[in-house]
Amino acid sequence: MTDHDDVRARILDAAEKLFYERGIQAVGMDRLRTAAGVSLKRLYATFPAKQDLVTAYLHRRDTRWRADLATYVDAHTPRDAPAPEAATARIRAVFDWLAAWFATPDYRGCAFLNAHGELGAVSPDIARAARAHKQALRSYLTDLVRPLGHPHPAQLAAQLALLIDGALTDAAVSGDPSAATTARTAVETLLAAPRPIPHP
Amino acid sequence: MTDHDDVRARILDAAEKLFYERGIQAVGMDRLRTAAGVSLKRLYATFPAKQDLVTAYLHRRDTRWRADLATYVDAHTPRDAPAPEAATARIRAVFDWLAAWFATPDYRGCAFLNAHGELGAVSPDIARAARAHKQALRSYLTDLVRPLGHPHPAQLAAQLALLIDGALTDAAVSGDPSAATTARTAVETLLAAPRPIPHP
DNA sequence: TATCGTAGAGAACGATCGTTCTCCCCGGAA
DNA sequence: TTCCGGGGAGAACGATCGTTCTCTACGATA
Repeated sequence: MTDHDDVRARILDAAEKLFYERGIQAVGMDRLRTAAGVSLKRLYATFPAKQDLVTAYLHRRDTRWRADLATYVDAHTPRDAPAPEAATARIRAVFDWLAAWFATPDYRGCAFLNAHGELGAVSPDIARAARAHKQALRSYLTDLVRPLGHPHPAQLAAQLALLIDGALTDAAVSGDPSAATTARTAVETLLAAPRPIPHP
Repeated sequence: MTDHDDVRARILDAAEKLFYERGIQAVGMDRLRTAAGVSLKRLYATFPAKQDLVTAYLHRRDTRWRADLATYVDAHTPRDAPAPEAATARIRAVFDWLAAWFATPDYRGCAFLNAHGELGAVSPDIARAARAHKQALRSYLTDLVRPLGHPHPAQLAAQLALLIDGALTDAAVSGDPSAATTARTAVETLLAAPRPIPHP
């Protein structure tokens, strides 16, 4: 039971590392088995097919990614500030977190956008996982934006989502982490402009 | 004009259609041969390896995509307007063009981002092609922005590039073409702001 | 007409993939 | 000790891939 869970975690760790850094189709089950240090029989007993492993990989990465983001944002929320300014700080924290991620040496873009670009047209499961991840991010952003008192929080959140996805892909393609600060500068303008919430 | 050029164009047409709508690794040389109506011998005489066909596909799509965009933008440039207003209209035209593209039934995202997500980690040629395409788009945007008299045209162009890439991917993943209008709304805000606001 | 070069159709080849099967070892129950 | 069952290592299998090769048909030329 603990044994089974430990094996499952080791497999998922190897899958996440390899799928993310090389792509899904580029890594075979044998390489995966070697990286996880598990026999093929155990591998297929845990995940009956590669597709199951791929969806499990995407699912775990989705929950962990969003939990990490929320943790960082919560840790960078000022405790003694009015709601709108706290919200602004939380939104800024999102892009600070992205900037730190982009500077990671093994950053290779958004796992869900990569998986969608690679197999979204062929595998409905992968397309659905990517859509769900982006939808969850967008609803989180809407929650972040709401305390601002903006007239159209969903609209502003959608704009933030565009900047985030643009920064994710630009940083991956160009290899330049500055996409995060570019996005952050644009966010400052968006937050300051339509319905001005004064900020020092 | 010659037979050879006609065959080459037919192969590239089939490759562009299939690679774009299914992904690169998902379409084999045999399916490609059938779609192009060409013998395998001719196919390999024209493109000695699949990799050559992939890079040729990306190269032709890059030039054609940017030419189509520039044509649309030029066609929607007011003739009797001062330079800054004309530049604003041209920037808006970019997003109108995107909106029309996203509404196409067979829209499947940016071919270069898809190719990069699929094979960018494994094939330096594909990674280079995607980087070159995005760089060319960014320098085009910089040219569009310059007549505005903005203090940092490259910075503003980078922000536009983020919104464009975000809209490209969001429209592809969600299947909702409204990403273009969301991006356009954000662009209006960015253009209306007096200048970018830096924050420590 | 006879010959030659070329191109089409598709079989063949080797590599690799996902998946299954075989063989062997070893620890615990009798 | 003997037997048994389960797990590990990896060979085997069938499918598919990119690429090459064979065989045949045909049109131009002498």
